[in-house]
Amino acid sequence: MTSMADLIRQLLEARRALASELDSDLADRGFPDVRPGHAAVFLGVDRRSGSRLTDLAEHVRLTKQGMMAMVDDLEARGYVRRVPDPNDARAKLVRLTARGRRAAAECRRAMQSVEQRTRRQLGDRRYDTLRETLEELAELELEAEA
Amino acid sequence: MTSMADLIRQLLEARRALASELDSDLADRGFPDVRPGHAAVFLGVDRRSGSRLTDLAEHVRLTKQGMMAMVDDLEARGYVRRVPDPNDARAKLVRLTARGRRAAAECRRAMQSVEQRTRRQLGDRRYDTLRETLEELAELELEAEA
DNA sequence: TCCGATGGTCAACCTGATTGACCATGCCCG
DNA sequence: CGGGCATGGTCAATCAGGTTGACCATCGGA
Repeated sequence: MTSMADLIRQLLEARRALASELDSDLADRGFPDVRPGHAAVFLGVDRRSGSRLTDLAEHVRLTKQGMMAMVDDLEARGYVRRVPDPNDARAKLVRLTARGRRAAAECRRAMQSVEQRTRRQLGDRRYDTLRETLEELAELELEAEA
Repeated sequence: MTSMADLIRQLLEARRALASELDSDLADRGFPDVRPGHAAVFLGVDRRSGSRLTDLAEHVRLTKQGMMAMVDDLEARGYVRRVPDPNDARAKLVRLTARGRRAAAECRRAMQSVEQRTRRQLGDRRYDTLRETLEELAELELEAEA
């Protein structure tokens, strides 16, 4: 009855559920246009000096083109801006705007809030086990690819 | 360090890892064009009389339009065909072709194989806990939506 | 017999990615 | 010093796997 297909679907559903929790939490905090995917960018950007696109992409395991799209989006919405990197004329630094800093802060809070709710629902032990298991799953299967 | 964003990403990665395992397993069994998503359809179709699109969609928690696309695809590849439902002129029944039955059988085997490998990697206890936890996660968060 | 519910379909769109091609700049090595 | 590969960013096209909305024919109960 419960097959691999279900497991795969469950993973998707769990992800969607958490993402949409995060999304609505963020909306409640006054940032309805910040999407769960953006969160990782906010968290990855160096607060002082800004971060390079490529580094950001690597950090969240995304292609640089994918990160480009995110940053384009965030820039259009006024959360970040790109400034030339003084140390490397090829590079640009992605920096948070004032608004971006506010959003990033709320984002961190929203994530903590969702995490806490999830921990409460599942219990600490199961929550930790889940994270551990998922990590192992992704790693081991990733090896299998190679 | 490990935040909600990571958990969400891990869910995605684990899903991708399993799906691609299934995919390559299926390819090895001679059905390279059967995608993991198709598996659920194969498993859902009633072997005797065929199944309605709507029922199939519901079964895998997909919109009927989404299922339509799957079935269109599978039909174009010769795995299923649509026949009119003798009991309801509105409805059509999705039935497996001979080729579809072969693919479905391999599909079941592939899923078992991936499941067994995963169980071995994780250990039975953690595997079962994972499934349980995911189910709970999806359910509880789903309630929160409403 | 009428009318709302149901089954299937078309079309448009979205998210979150991917690969491939490019170009400017950086930097090591001979 | 110069040549050439590596790196950072960008554009474009494409994909998977969905979504919502609008429609129409048929069904079936009041």
